[in-house]
Amino acid sequence: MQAETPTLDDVARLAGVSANTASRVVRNKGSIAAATRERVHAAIDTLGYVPNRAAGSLASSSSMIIGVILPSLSNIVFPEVLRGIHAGLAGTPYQPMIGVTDYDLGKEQQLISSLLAWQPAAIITTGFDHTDSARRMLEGSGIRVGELMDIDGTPIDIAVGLSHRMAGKAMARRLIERGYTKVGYVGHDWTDDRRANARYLGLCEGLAEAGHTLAAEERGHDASSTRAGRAALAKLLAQDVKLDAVAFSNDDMAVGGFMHCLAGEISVPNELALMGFNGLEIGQSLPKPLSTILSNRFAIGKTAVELLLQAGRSSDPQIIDTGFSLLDGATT
Amino acid sequence: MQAETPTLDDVARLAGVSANTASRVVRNKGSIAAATRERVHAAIDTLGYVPNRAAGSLASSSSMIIGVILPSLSNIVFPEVLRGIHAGLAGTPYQPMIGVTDYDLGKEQQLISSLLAWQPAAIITTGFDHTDSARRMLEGSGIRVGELMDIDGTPIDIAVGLSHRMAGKAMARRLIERGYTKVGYVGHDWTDDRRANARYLGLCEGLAEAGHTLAAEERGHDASSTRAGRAALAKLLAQDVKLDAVAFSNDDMAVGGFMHCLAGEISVPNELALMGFNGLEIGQSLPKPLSTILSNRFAIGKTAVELLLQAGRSSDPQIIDTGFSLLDGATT
DNA sequence: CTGTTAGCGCCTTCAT
DNA sequence: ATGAAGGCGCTAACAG
Repeated sequence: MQAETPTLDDVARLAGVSANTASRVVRNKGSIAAATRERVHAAIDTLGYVPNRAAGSLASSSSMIIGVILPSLSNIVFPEVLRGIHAGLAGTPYQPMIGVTDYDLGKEQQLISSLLAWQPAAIITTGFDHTDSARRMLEGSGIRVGELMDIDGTPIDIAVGLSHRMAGKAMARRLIERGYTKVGYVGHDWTDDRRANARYLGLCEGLAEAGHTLAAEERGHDASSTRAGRAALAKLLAQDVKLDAVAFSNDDMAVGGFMHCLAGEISVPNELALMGFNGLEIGQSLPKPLSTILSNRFAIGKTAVELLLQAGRSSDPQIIDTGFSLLDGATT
Repeated sequence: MQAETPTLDDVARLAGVSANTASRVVRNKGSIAAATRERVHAAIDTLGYVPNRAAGSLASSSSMIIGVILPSLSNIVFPEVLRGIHAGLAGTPYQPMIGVTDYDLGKEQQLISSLLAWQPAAIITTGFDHTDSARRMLEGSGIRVGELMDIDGTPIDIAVGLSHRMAGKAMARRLIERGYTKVGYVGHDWTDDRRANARYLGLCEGLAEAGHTLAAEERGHDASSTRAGRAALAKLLAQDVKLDAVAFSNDDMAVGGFMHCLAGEISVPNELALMGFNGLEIGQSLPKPLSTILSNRFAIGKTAVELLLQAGRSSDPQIIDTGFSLLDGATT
């Protein structure tokens, strides 16, 4: 169907140089006479040469692959991190290779192993929780490792994210400031989602600092979703504890809660204030924009990639706080 | 930090066989004595051997990579397709390598070129629109090619998706059935989104069959989003044409429209009926579930991968219709 | 059923 | 600034 794929030798021959020189031009490495460089580039163009990455990886024992391990794709947050990663990779020859763990550390370990088989330039994963074996593989690989989303822990190499405990605390402070004291909590199943748990703990801590405690809470057994949030708020209110505000584990849940209030004609925030976490677009498009905390997902992905590609692993771990900010909204 | 990564030779030596035999065991290829197989597996376990994919790819000029090219990650639809792809790949040694085009055919072409440099087992992309060069590369590569989302066209190898024209028609029929005759349209910028355009055309076609035409339309210049939908519906209604129903380019836009109605106290569907496309979770969690058409994104991804991995490219292209279904909802 | 022999296409090291 | 030689780890023939 198509002529033989041209190799570096073909390019070299056409340009009248050695394969080695052609390789140097392609990789932009070492010093090369301007004239030769041009001849090689011309040859590349006329032949339509594309380097064989497998050969390159084998010879250099390192590839232009960035291994990316995400806990989930159902939650819009991670595609947004992935967008950031893509943005950071734009214009570079690196390609992301993706795996999804479903919040399962065993799957993460397996993915790390398969990804390392490609000798990637870096591996990006989330959080600080890994199996011992996974941690050993990452440490021993010598490649750069990014642990995303969270910064409350000790990174293997670099961590990029925000303090979820602090974010939880900020939610509490905000509610207190606005005069709410009977605060309830609605969460999804966070047995495997440490960060939601951290926000919960921060929330409690923040309330405690003001001399309050959670008045009631309801935690579903499903993943976070609008539907789950709606159902869970209904359940929480059925507990018949007098509440003036509800903090949600995230925006998906909070939007669901808002829907419940709409359907049940509960006036927000007069009768009940709602607060989310993430700052998703959907929350800001509600008839009343959701009061929430903006996490910078895109920036997390982009920043991580940029740092990871900059240089080799340094002696001691590094933490990059991408922060968070309060979105005022109209639901508190 | 860690001992030399063990190679196939190490495994072979420990198992007392030749490297080739060890390779056969690893790849589960050719017939091997049960006893040898066990010995090799034992050696693999004790050494913690993981095959070097680059070497394998180079030697076999084909890799365990599936190139996946998506137009966008901002639209939840594509992460869901990706989820399907992952599901189809689960338990296989294949890994997806991802690229995002932002609906730019030039970027698609470039991505195809970089992905082919890895000699992937297959490439998955969307739609039938490609640059000539991109098409030639895909055809000439000889590898399997999946074109996803749409089936109204001629595939290079296989197409998996649904007829967006038919889906648009189904929207029209549904509205007509319910007695709506003054139908408006709200769309996002679909200069680069052929499928939204196809649904629009199908919608017009369906209305025409019943002797009607679009009463008014409003097309934004932004990508689809809840926010854009909200704004666009406001603009449409400001045109002051008497409407009894509005069809949206997709659910994101329709949810935004719903928000506008909530905020403006427009009763849905009494004063205005709303209809979306996609069947996203958020639409079904509204106080009134959105009337919409369910596209089977997950199935599209999963089916495509399964077919692509089954065998080599056959002589003539194949079309797989994953269909769509009406979600009744309460907004029509 | 298993072993032997050659590369795959590129990069690294060492010369020049 | 460029070239020559060797090998990365694996798999594809071919033998036997």
